[in-house]
Amino acid sequence: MSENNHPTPEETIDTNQIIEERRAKLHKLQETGNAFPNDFNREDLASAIHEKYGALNKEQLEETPAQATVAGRIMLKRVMGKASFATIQDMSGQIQLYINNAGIGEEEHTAFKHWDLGDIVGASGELFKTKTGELSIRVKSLRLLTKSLRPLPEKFHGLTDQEQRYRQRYVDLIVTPEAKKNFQIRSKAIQILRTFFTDRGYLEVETPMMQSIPGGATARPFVTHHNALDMQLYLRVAPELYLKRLVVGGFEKVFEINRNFRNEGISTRHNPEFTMLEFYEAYRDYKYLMGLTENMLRELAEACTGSSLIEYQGQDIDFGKPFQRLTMAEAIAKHNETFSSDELHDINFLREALARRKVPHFPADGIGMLQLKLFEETTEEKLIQPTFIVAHPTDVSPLARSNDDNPAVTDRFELFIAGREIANGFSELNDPEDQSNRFKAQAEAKAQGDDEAMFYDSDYIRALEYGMPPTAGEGIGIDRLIMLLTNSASIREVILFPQMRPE
RNA sequence: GGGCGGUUAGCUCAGCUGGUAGAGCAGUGGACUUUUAAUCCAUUGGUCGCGAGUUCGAAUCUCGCACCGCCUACCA
Repeated sequence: MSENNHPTPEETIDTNQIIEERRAKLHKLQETGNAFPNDFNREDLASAIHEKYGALNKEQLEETPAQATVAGRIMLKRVMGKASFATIQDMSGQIQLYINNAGIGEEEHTAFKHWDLGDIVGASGELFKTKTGELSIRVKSLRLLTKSLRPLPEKFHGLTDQEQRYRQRYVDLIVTPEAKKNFQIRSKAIQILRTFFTDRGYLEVETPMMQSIPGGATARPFVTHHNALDMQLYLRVAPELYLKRLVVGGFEKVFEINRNFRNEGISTRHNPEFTMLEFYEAYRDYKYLMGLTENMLRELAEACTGSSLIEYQGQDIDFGKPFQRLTMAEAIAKHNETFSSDELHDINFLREALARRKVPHFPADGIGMLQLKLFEETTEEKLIQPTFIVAHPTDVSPLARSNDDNPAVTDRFELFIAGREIANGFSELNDPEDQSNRFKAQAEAKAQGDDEAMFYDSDYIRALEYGMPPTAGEGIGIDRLIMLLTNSASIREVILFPQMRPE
């Protein structure tokens, strides 16, 4: 393979006897006419036919025969001499074809017998029910629309090799109904979210993915280069700072559903590019967002799964009940009997507890930071039911507004479900001088080697100096949310083309 | 990044303590007019991930490499 990961054509050709035989069939078709016709008009979808006629009995269908014109891929084929059955699949589902000499003539039927699983055909005829009651089409005309050269995976077991499922998603989608279903749910969920916000007067926007100063999250960015401007650009790690510029500009309710890029490892919960929903609303605070988030997720679960009670990897998760709201200390005490509330507010106790668990911490860490570390170590994974954790230390929340009563913490929450962070929201910091100081602290951390720390963004400060109204904002990782809704253990089950090493 | 496991026909998988590779599906030929993973008969198909080593002999043992999966770390 060449150094830039681009295989030469020779390297990509893999072939075998089956492919060669199919290629020969294709060439034979090309001798007698156009092997790739483009003039077939599909009129009916498999699922619509089942919905409309599935309930009728054999006799009812015989009395008033309904016509259907369908197209799809041959998934199963059963040839019995003078009669044949084929199951074809379209975007909506499957329907059975009944093919015999009486319907399409002996010559056409013989041709059909040499077609292959995976070929794409168009058929029309009348609906009937077989003696076992399966709604089928008695085919009166049948055309081969696209010859398939490559054999499909085994018809019963399908594709079980996960690597191949991800690398050749097109094959996975053909033969794995659950995979298809997951992506249909994903599409529906995003559509519902979009409607949720537009119905509430939010404006959907798109902000830069290529940024000269990546901001809005503590994460390592991807770096790229613009030739004409001869400048370094970063793929965004978050849209946050641009969305808040828009709030300054007077778009008081905005949202964006789009890709973020973070230069981190790949795992069952991480893909380098992932989809993020972020939304901002002026004249609201983080408490309002918690209520909004509850409503959103409850509505989403019901629309996508039919119930506000979903099962995820063997655990029941209830979106129907009010979500708990706890501080970190409260959550730790609630889920760990060994800690009392008093102990969790004792800085020496916390240091000792972390040391016992070999969790790194520093003398400069305040009580909030120590609680956060203990929370992550002992409690996060136990938050199965939707739970808001509030009041994060200001040190780890450089864009969030400090709490009026205790500036060491922020007006912030994170939502945990099934032991994972699903949402992160806060009242936005709109004091330009405070924000400037927090950026400076981040920039300093970066200079000291923290490559996830933020850059100083002077244009963002300038925007805040024009005045950003009091605003609340939130981000939700869409892929992980879809994992919950589809009961997927891996993020790769909800990303069509997950990042893989070159073959 | 660290640990463990996997890689055999187009697909799903066997292959024992080393003796030169098998099944089912798919394909090909044949039988069969309502099948349901159709059935029955015959049959084609392999650089056993790649590269070294040990051995008379390696899919099998050893080492290295590649890719994938799972766990773990950072995060959303």
